[in-house]
Amino acid sequence: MNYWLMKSEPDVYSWDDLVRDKKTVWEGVRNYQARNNLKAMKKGDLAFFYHSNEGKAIVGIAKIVKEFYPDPTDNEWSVVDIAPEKKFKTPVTLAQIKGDKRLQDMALVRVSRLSVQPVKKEEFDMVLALSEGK
DNA sequence: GCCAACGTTGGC
DNA sequence: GCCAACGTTGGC
Repeated sequence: MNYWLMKSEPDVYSWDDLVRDKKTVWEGVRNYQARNNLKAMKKGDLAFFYHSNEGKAIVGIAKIVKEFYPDPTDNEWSVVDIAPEKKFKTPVTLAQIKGDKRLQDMALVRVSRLSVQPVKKEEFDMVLALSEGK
């Protein structure tokens, strides 16, 4: 099982949109590194859902429900399907993550521009604990 | 709105 | 293959 983090601007597509839609096609990735991460995703993997710009926080966990396939609008790129898995009781903000010594190696801190990032299991567990106020 | 940190493009 | 110019992302 692998863990990921996917960014979305809530103005464009928010966690609530995902909940409303039940599942969605994660499209629009136009960065090779992000695409490689999409291709490495397996069905059942979990991904943090991060709101960039407005919010700047991880708000929940999505599940990969369909592995990568060609972007219907542009065959050169890839998409995956995701569905909501769990909403965080309290969002974990970027400021919280940046303020936690144990999370300084997260791609979110180190390669902030990457829109689809791998997350280590320890990091995943720690952020999850933070969301539960631990 | 500004700017740092990239990624991409194109001239040489 | 290098690098300047430009575009984009995203935090502040």
